[in-house]
Amino acid sequence: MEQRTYHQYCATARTLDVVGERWTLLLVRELLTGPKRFGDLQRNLRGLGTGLLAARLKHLEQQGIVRKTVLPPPARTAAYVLTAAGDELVPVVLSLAQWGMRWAMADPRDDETFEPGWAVLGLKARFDRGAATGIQAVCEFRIGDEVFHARIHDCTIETNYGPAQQPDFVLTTDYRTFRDIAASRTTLTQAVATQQAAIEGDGTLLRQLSSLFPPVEPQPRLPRLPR
Amino acid sequence: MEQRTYHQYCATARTLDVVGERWTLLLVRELLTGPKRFGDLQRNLRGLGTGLLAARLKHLEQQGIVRKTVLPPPARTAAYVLTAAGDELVPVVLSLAQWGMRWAMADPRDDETFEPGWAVLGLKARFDRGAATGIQAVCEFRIGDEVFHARIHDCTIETNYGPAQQPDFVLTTDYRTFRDIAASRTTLTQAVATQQAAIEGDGTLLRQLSSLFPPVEPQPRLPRLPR
DNA sequence: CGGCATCCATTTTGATACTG
DNA sequence: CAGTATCAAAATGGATGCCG
Repeated sequence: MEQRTYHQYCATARTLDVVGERWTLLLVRELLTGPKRFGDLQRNLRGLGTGLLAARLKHLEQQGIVRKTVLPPPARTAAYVLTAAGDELVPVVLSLAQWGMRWAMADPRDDETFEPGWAVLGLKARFDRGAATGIQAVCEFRIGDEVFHARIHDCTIETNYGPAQQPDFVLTTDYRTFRDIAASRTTLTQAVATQQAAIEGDGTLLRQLSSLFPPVEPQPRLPRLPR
Repeated sequence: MEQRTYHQYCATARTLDVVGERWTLLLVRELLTGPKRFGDLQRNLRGLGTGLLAARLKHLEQQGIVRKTVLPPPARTAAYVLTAAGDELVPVVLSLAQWGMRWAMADPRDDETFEPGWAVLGLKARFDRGAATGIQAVCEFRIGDEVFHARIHDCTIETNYGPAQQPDFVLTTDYRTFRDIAASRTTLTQAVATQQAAIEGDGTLLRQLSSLFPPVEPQPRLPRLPR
């Protein structure tokens, strides 16, 4: 069962040989926010069958991008984590997200699923390093029944699943509002004004956040409709 | 013929819906160095048949990423170019190349093809913005019978197919040597010393170039061989 | 040559049933 | 819940032929 490759001595092609197959980069995306169990992965990836998921995980393990571990107590179940090589795929996923934010996030469709973690990644893709010099903040996002946090430290941002220890800022909102904020379909300020979102903590940070995550101007990519 | 999508309202997934199919990002890679004709594309993409190539090009055209044009005289033949939306895929291709440089460029295999344009892209992926502040230079690369040039302007680099107007620096070498330089398997200095490469022009630039394109330390990704 | 349709063998995938 | 086994549908690759 020879694995299919492009047979090119090219860094781009070699990378695609490893992570270019269908679902693979989305699996990496899921693992960016921390360890996940088999079932968690499948739940967030509608259409990916158990067989293919198992095959992909095995492949990523063999390729040194994912490692299978046992979650710490009290969970104690098996889970998958990114290795160092996997972590370095962050720029790949973020650059895909950046392009998508600009060119492909026209209105959500009814047949599409949505997970708040994806929107957190979207925020991360919007993060403006330049505007963040000297700023230090820990934000917690409570979205429906899911919680994420972001740690802004000088010019970097780090996002993870779960609550923060000592958040400077807490945003509480619902799936739909957070989705729209992340996609620049509305602004945080606007959502707070209309009481679709609530914030606690450092009020001055609210203004700063708008500049740290500048809204993306979506561009029309298809001048004429395909007939 | 329903187009297959992930059905996720996620910037990463939406982008992969557009450019995630097999061959698609490699087609974009080919077009990054300028307009290409149907045959040129196929020549550089062994294994991609004419039918699939035509289908991919049509898809990219419909998606507003590629535009079909007529080359200026004297060529006058049809060719494909990236649109603005296509140009903005540069970070995607470069991030893939960056990861590959670090984790996947172990020695070339006999069954792999190689094109100097890919190595130029590799150099671009190695380019260190930080080290380039204030530097301005035009370099021409003559690799076998192909010519490329790079325009370094403050903190940016731009690479294109074809000769430069007034190069500050010209590197002449063969496919294999250029491949090895780009992949950090040797250095430009070393190649010049052993006469595998020749340089003309500003000699001080040679030293600077080494810092503009810091060698990538390839990391072993697979601790143990798959049994 | 550029571009595309057509036929066919092989892979990949999606979806579901099934097992520990 | 984690994963295997199975099978039908779709995508791919390779060859060929056609037409301007």
